[in-house]
Amino acid sequence: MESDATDMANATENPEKPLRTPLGTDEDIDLRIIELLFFAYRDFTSDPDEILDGYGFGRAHHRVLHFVNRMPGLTVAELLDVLKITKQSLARVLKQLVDTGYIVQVPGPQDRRQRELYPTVRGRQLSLALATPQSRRIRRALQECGRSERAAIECFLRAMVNPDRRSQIDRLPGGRNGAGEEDE
Amino acid sequence: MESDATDMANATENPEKPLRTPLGTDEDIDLRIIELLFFAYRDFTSDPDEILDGYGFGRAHHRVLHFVNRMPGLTVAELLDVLKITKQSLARVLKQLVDTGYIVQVPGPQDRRQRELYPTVRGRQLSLALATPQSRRIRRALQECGRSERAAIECFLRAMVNPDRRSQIDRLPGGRNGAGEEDE
DNA sequence: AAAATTATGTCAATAAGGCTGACATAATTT
DNA sequence: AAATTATGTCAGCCTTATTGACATAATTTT
Repeated sequence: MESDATDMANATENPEKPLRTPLGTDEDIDLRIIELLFFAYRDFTSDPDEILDGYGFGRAHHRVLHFVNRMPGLTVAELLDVLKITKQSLARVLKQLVDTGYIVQVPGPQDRRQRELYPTVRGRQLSLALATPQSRRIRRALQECGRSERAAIECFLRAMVNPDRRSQIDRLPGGRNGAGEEDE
Repeated sequence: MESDATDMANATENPEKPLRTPLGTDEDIDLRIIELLFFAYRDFTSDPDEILDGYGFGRAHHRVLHFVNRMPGLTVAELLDVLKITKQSLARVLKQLVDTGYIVQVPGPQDRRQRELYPTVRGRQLSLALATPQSRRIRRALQECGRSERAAIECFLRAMVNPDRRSQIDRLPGGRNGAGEEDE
């Protein structure tokens, strides 16, 4: 009988009083999708996490390896911009990947201060091994919901990204106007 | 002219050789959605992260607070199962939330070993404040892509979750067969 | 040519958030 | 009475991130 709306009003009475009504009963908040995103992303990342364990790597290594494979030749500064982390955070992870032969650094041809980052064959293979179970999970999910819904799902996920970052994503090969599939 | 397929075959020659072809050129992997999920989730979590900073809390606090608000009265063990973390990890975060008056612990009525977790008014308000910008981001994304696509997006995200966890999510208020919106 | 800026690397300290293992307590079940 | 269960706590460790400071080399500006 006593709703949490009532409880909230009574806050001054006893602020320690436990609220027994679940959040989402009175409010107009999209908790369903908030939670789906949380669980979906957690399980989505668990696939590569298991593989990485076997190499002594973590998620940070995965992200670096992924974008170096997707944008071969990108500089350290560009990678920092994509990942939005600090160079000190990147340093350790990148060093490990270079030392173990997954990534090579090549001095920039114009500006020799820059280090262009490329995957080695080893790095390409690991990147592929990490992406494969994730892609499989996505394929199954699309099958379950109808492959025709792909565009809607892409649109939604893209629209969830901060607007100023969207073009960056679209430029990756396979993105909407990305360089990569021209006929030479 | 020289593709990475060629390079890969030449691996024995020079394993350090940088691959200049982006991943996704030859492979049948859904890199587009993999990357969209990464960027979407990152920006999605950045909204509450900023608010949390002001309270001296982190993402761990957010998750605990969220599920206590969504499932008031859940026990510590149930919360651990939802979050899939260890009790030692939970302990510190939960203690802080209890000590600062966002969550209260109530001994279980049947089994007094259990601690039922409830939000206080303070905890409810913070939870709402954290969910609001996330919900706003989702609403905008749905508007951009057509609100009619909501079902497809929900279906996809749900299908990305490990099958054995899906029913758990559906049971939350607002889920597909969840208790919460009956007519009393 | 000298000075300023830029790209990168590195050292040191700090913090959040997770982990494992071990042990304690109280309450319940066997 | 003994075993199990739910929770809490201590201690130590790991990964990933942070900030600040400083070093080096290469480029750009003056």
